[in-house]
Amino acid sequence: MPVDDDRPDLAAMVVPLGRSLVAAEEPVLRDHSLTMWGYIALCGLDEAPLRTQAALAQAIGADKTRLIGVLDDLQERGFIRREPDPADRRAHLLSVTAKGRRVREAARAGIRRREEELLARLSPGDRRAFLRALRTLSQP
Amino acid sequence: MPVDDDRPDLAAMVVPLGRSLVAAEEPVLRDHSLTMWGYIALCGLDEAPLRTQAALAQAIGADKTRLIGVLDDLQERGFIRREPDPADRRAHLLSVTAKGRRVREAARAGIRRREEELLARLSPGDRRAFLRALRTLSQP
DNA sequence: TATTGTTATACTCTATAACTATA
DNA sequence: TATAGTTATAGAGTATAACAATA
Repeated sequence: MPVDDDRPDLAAMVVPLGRSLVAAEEPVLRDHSLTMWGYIALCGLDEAPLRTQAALAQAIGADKTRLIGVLDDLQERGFIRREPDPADRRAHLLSVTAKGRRVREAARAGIRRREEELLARLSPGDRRAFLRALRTLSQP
Repeated sequence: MPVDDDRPDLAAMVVPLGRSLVAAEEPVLRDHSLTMWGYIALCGLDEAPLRTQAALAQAIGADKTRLIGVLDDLQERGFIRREPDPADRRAHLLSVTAKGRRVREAARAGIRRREEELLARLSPGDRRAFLRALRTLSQP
């Protein structure tokens, strides 16, 4: 039962928090010459290679047309490979290079450091519960 | 110390959550013929009347030029009053009308019901901690 | 005919600059 | 001259439509 009714709407708290988190990431990404979408794409290629660009676009919540320039840039700089699928030459197999993995992890580490400063404002218990709740609520 | 390092970046969880919260609000607001910015403005006029439109814009994180059409609409529909300040006739004193308060509370109630569905996925303890943490982190 | 990637175009939202009226 | 509000314009980011290559 809601005991906590005297508070702003969730969106009124979550959206500004998201904005400030994005703002905190931006200088870190700039230090590694990554755009936000470039970093998100690298994170989306975290594990196994993806079979199509459209699959990546959907996975990271981007438009497939918007992704193209992002991938062009990542490829030019040697962060990803875009190989035509021998089985279906329309599709492009996407994978991260070692160099791409390095820059992604370096950026991620910097971002984590910034996040620590924020999370330090929470008690250890609230911090754990907050992260647990976030993971629950952010997946559809 | 971070025990929770195997997780997406905070922004990668918070921003999508914010988007889904906004998406959940939209049908409720439409039911009350409110735009998101209209609702946000009504919420910003929660308590005491504000002395200027620029003050409201800053309070809700909006551009003052963007607020004008929003306030025009709210005033036309009798949700707010915009009275020239007798002490400084450049400024407009802003306040909510009873009608505006009613529509805001009705919308708020609908939004809270939607939020309940989401928060129900959390344990009571995590829910309390999540809201406490959100309030801490969303204020600068 | 349908789908992948691509390009070109249009649209939405937001910010910047310029104007008026008061001070 | 400086400020509150307003208007008009320009910009960034995003989505839609149309196209070439392949299936």
